[in-house]
Amino acid sequence: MRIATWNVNSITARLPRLLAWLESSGTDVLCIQETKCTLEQFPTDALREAGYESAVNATGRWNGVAVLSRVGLADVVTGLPGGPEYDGVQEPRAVSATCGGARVWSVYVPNGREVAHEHYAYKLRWLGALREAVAADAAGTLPFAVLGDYNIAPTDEDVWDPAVFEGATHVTPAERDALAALRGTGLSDVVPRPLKYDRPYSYWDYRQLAFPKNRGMRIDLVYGNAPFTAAVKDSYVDREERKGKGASDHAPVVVDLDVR
DNA sequence: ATGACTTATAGCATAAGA
Repeated sequence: MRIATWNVNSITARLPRLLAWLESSGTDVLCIQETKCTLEQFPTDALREAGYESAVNATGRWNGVAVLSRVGLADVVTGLPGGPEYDGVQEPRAVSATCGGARVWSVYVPNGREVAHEHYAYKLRWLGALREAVAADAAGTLPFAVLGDYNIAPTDEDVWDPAVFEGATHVTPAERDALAALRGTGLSDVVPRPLKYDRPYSYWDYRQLAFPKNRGMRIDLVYGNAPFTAAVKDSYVDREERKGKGASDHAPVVVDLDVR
């Protein structure tokens, strides 16, 4: 079974590339972030015609997540149970489902903006709620993984130049501690292999030729429990999808699982 | 070649991204 996670930066803008990539990659289950659409705008019909069921948590212009599956879609949970509010609302940043023998979460962790910003404190609270919400499944016997855009580079090796990120979000000890606490529930970082260069970056800024210069970050992560990681046959970043006109600024992270 | 940001919006500049 091929599972992937991809921040598409608007599913409306990305739909042609999304459909083409689903077909060319042979992905069975795709966790999507930043759909940037309402529930009504989500392309459920086009995806169904392509053979995928959709579980969607989307409310409008910002955020939005989904799980697509062509191997079954059951026990959908929309949102992060116990998750914090920002500006009085629970933003659409989580959706989970059981697909073909594995349970997956698609998460879009808050960005944080700046360390002094209220959004950063919200990010840490959100990660704390995520840890509590996944603990039982993380300790379970069913292959289970939390996939998505974590907006955190786990180590300095996961950014193209640590000096550039000094004092910035995505690399602070508190954010990395939150990741460690999440791993503490029984999850492990499934580190993909890069298809080029030495680091498996998954995000490159649109500006200043970041992609051709490989000035990237590894912030799209797959955290799997022991039954999940035991079934991993391969994992890679499909950087080809970052190329060309109409690309997202994130590339898909793909995991091949040996489950029936 | 991979190429100098992109997206959605009761818009025409702004907020957000990271």
